[in-house]
Amino acid sequence: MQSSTRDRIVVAASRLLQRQGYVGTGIKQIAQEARATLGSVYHFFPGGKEAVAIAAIEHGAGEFAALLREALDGDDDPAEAVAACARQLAHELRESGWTDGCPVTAAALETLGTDSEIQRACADALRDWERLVRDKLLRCGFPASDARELATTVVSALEGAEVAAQVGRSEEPLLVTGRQLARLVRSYEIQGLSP
Amino acid sequence: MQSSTRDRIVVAASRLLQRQGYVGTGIKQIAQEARATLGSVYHFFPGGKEAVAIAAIEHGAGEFAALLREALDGDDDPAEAVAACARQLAHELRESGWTDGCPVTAAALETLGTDSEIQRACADALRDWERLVRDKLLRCGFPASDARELATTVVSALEGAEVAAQVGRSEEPLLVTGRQLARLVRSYEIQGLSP
DNA sequence: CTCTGGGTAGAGCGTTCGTTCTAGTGAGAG
DNA sequence: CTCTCACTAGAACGAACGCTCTACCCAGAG
Repeated sequence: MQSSTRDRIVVAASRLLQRQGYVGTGIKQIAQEARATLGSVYHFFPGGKEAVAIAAIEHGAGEFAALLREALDGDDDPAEAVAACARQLAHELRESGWTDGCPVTAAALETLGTDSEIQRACADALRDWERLVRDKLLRCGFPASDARELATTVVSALEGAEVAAQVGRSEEPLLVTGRQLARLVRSYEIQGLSP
Repeated sequence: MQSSTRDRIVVAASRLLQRQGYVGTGIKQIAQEARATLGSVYHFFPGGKEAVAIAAIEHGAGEFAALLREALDGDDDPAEAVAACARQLAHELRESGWTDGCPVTAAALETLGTDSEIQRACADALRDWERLVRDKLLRCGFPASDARELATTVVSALEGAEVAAQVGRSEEPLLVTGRQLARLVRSYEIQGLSP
């Protein structure tokens, strides 16, 4: 299973970006981590650092979406599924030593003032994750407007709880937020809607 | 109303940090924005960039806490108070052109890997904000454990929703999350607890 | 007046940044 | 064999980084 140079660059960049942000990560560092040379990086990404970052963010966003999808599909009950997302995030965060958080937040916040393509990629990622949660809720019989509002809240809260967990080096914010989100989801169910 | 050089440095650094993060902000840029010189900066902060950043983060965290306190005290109903926090954050975010978000998140995420004092300052800020919300809930008669879990969730969700609002350049994530958090808080009240 | 010291001012240090550039490698086409 | 071209390799450039350093200003003490 040999990986292509381009793939190694994207994966390494993705990891470094989520740990140190956009400005904090150097092109040379990415090349070194990916066991590639500067020439290779600029060969595959003529757009330079920004192009590498965009590809890396899209890769990280896809990984995050896969994690989300798997956790959501793992439980029929939507409330339990949301809590499972939080637990899974907490588990991976702890395993990485609290370093590998959301692959988008760090890079997004640094490039807000600029009109970079990076923030577009980040906005797309957030929209995508929200859609995953919304569709799960729709499949469970939630009305469209409730599903949309809940999905926005769930993604925002998980995002924020992950940051809190990283800063505090503790799983607690994620686990607590997962429990409360499950409760919030159930507060719609008890009003009766689905079989 | 002349401000001292030291104060101008802290205020300028705080603003720049929340917009561009720690690595993205240069000492010389801080000095220029504060109408001070490099010599003055190193005179007041012999600890260099990190010392300036810590003072700036503590300043920003205090400002954020004041906003939170005011919004929480503005309404007796805890659910409405939480929603008011979200509305106030949304309002200030829009006014700043989506740039002036949480004064802690950006700097915190960049320095997670390091053992910098910066992340301690960020952790302190988060704890402080959580305490504000928890005390409000306690004053409203919530049991201690419920108040603690709700406070963690509220702060995390607001934090995440603010990032989502910045990235999407829209107030919606904050307003929606505020509404849902209010619903969550009310879901405790209807089980009956306080007068 | 001189002297002192908190504060201002900015040139310059070594380093690292993102990027460009030229040279070289090696598998496949003719 | 030669030729081609996707790819590798890394030296070198100007700019910006955090920081140090010396020189200077000027109000108040003696």
